[in-house]
Amino acid sequence: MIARPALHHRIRAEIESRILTGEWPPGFRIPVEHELMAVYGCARMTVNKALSSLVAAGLIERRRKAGSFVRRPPDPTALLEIPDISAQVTARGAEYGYQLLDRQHQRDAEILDLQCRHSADGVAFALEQRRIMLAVIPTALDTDFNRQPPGAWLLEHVAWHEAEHRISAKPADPQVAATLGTLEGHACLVVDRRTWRSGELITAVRLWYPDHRTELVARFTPSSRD
Amino acid sequence: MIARPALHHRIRAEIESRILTGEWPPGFRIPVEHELMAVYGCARMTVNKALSSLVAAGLIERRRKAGSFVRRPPDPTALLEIPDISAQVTARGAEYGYQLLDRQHQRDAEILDLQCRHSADGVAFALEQRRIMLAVIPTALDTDFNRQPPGAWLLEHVAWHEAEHRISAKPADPQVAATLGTLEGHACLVVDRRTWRSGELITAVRLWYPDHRTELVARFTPSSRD
DNA sequence: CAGTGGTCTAGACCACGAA
DNA sequence: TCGTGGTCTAGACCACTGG
Repeated sequence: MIARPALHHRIRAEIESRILTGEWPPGFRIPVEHELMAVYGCARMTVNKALSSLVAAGLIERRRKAGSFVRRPPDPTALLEIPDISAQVTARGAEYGYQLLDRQHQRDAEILDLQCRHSADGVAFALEQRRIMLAVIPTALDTDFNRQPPGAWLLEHVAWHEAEHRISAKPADPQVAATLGTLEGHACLVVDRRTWRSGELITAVRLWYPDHRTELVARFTPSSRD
Repeated sequence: MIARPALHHRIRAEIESRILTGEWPPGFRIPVEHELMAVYGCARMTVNKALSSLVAAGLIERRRKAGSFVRRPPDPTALLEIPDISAQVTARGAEYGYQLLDRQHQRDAEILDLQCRHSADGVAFALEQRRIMLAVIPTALDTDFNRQPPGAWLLEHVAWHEAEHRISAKPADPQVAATLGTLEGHACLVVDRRTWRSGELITAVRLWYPDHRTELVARFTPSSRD
């Protein structure tokens, strides 16, 4: 026995269904709020809530006097989950291993540079080249990164932030190849991430994934969350 | 002179600011709706609208009787823009070129297989290995893909859909290397995309990007769209 | 000008779940 | 139990903009 879903959810679902099946194609003018009120026998606020959520999801656009219209699909946008490396490893049923390879403190520039090796069942899984701006996160200098990876530490010490990811494929250079135990030129998935808080750069990291089976998974979402 | 923003936008912005700056850390219980009504001197629906949008953005969670709480940052999720290939090329200021390399119609399985070459200023930019399920999109069989890339054609003929992307790095196999004019084993960025409509597989495509400068860019969004 | 959406009010009842 | 959020109503005024 399923509980009765909220009416505005039902209204939204029915309209969304008509859009996704193509019954209401891009450019189609959907009924005005007054008509939907009559159809569902409810108040205007209720249909408005349904339509507002469709706007937030990018499925329709609304113009005063003109009405509400099904949008042309915008450039496809996908939600890319970026799990912590230890989570990526354990998700494969392997045992996670971590090792700090190098630590350089550049006093002049207030920068901490780290190199770390992440492994799955003892096999190299990723090489992390990390830079932390000490002017923003001074406590990083007194943290023992032999014990915990900087990524996990930063996740706890810098809650909300902005970030940009750049994903590319690059051949392993000699140093990377040596560290990861692969051949020079080996195809690696490279993820560059820069993280800001309030517009100020906190940290930048480059992750090298040598395993061709490593995949980043993103799902397309016409109607993401809500 | 800026028009007065809606009150529920102002409420949301002020709360969001307190969360992003850390003034209200994860787990913090934010004022209940009644208190916010008093603070802003407005009706409950208005603060409710602001709080609802914060829920949709993933910044807070709400529990009956307990209250509303700042969420711990979930697994980082980034919005990945996936532009059409011709858009990727022209965005670099290069001239886009397209060529259909191969076309195989497997009558038994109702499948159309295509191989295409996308170029930027005449240089190979991507190899596309495309499979289209004719049972869902029969008109694809009568379409001349010598003139337009299947990706662009499908975008217009299959408006809204679900999709899953898998991004990895792979060495060019002999056939890919020959087509793209690179060396075998060359590190390529590989994007696999499967597309469904109403749960039915429409098309699957593998894109090989040989250029190490090719990057997919994703930006992290605590509060994505609204 | 008038149709439409954007916003807001001042209530209401109900469901959930922590105490 | 009862505080809290979830939902909904039946109005209202205003801003924008297409005809």
